[in-house]
Amino acid sequence: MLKEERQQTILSEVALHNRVLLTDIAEILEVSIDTVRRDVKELDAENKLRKVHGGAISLGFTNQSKRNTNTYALEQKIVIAEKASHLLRNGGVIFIDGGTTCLELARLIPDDLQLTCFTLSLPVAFELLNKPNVEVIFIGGKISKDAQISMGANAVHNLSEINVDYSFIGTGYVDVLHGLTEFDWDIVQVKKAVIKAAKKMVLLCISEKLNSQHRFKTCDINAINTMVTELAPENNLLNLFRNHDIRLL
Amino acid sequence: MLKEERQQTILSEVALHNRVLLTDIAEILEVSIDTVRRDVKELDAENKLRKVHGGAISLGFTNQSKRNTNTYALEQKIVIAEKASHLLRNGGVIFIDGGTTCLELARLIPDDLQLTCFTLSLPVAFELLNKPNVEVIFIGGKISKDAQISMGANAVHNLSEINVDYSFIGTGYVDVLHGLTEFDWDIVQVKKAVIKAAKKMVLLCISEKLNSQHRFKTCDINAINTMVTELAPENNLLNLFRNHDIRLL
DNA sequence: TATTATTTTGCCGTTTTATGCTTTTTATTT
DNA sequence: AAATAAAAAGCATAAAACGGCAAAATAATA
Repeated sequence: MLKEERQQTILSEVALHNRVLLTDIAEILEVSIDTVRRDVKELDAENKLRKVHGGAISLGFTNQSKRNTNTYALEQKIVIAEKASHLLRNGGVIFIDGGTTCLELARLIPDDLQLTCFTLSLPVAFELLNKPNVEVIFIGGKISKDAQISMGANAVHNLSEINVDYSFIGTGYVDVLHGLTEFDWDIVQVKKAVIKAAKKMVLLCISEKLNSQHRFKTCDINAINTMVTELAPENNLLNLFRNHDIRLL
Repeated sequence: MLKEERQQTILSEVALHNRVLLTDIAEILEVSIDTVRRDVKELDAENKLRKVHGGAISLGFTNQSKRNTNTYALEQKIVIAEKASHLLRNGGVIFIDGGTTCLELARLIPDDLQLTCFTLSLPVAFELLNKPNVEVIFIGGKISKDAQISMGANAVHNLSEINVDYSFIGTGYVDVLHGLTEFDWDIVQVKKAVIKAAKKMVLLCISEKLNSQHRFKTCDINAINTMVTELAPENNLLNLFRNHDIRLL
């Protein structure tokens, strides 16, 4: 049997069943496991499948980390995410909120960092799947079509059963006086649950949102332990936040 | 024998069997292996076939592998999804499993159909967000990097609290005798929970998977109410399933 | 027809590739 | 931490590819 034939067979097996054992393939093809291993290695190198310990899995839709190019103020958000990523510690248990800034944070998690991440956000969850050492736990619930996050009583309840070291969240509006506020009441309910579930809160927020407010309140400003903006921590725009025991990054 | 003739023979052999061994050809044509090798080299240069170590393969053979970059057997899966979509009723409460076939079903849900959909699969959830009249509820849990679905105790528990009319599921392997089987034990646990949560089960399965099995059992074949393949219901390949009170589509 | 030039073919030694086996290292599970 | 399974590395063998060479076949030409 030709090598090409073998590899073709392997590919169809993988495509058919999504995952295969090297030993099974070896048996089917009647070749040594080494040969199969080498074949799978090659196919992996050609990006035809993904080799895993003991077998291979289909790429499926895995390769769809297409960055949304039209993120508003992307540059600044990346700066924020970059700063925030320094708060991550190996072995940490964290929550990552939805929103484009948090999504950037998820993207910036180093491959070698071992984390347990909770999230409500489908895009964040997707992004986290690319991180080899991140355990992803999705908080289920009714999914909001626009925010693409779990919401509603179910999500709130599920959040009530977890407890994380750090929670990285975004907000619609923030203001020293009124704290974190949102346009949407349902969102606020979920965010409150997130806050309850976290030991420490990190707010990721572009400076443009500072000193703005809306009608529904998520929490007071001093519920926030660390605030990360794209500005330098000593920037005057942040003065108002300085006397609130908030760490500025 | 003329060179032209020889090469023609080689080509037809390749066309017929998709592949040839140089040694076989040499024997058939009663020429030295070197001659065959040179012939094949020429034909390869003319793009009439592809030379590989030890033989040659037809061009069509390799092109098939390109299709794998997307979804394996996509055509058939769309056919299946199309048939399955006729089972959907306005106002229905359903569950949609992960996997590419189920993903196609999610894609095919009409915009005007009002549904409540539970799912464990991130890609399916994403797809469903595009459907204006579908309420999406994601069953949370630890997300499997391979299958991109919720798994583990949490997912199982969350499933225990729901009840749907129809559950559309896929399977790794299916066989009349051994029922639905999987490669992965954890997957089986989740699928069992799915089955418990559904009044009726619809299995979406390309015919290629019929009469295959693996080591972990999800359920007996008669746990399935309806089976959808890309074949016509009266196809002989489905005969074995006929006396199991399964509706074939 | 005889001679020469060109192409084709087979042969041989060398190099490369493929494969299986054994041992060591690394991952995973208990 | 021990036991097990898998991957990697190295080695040996056999098959295949390659390049050069010369004989044979074919074509061209005098």
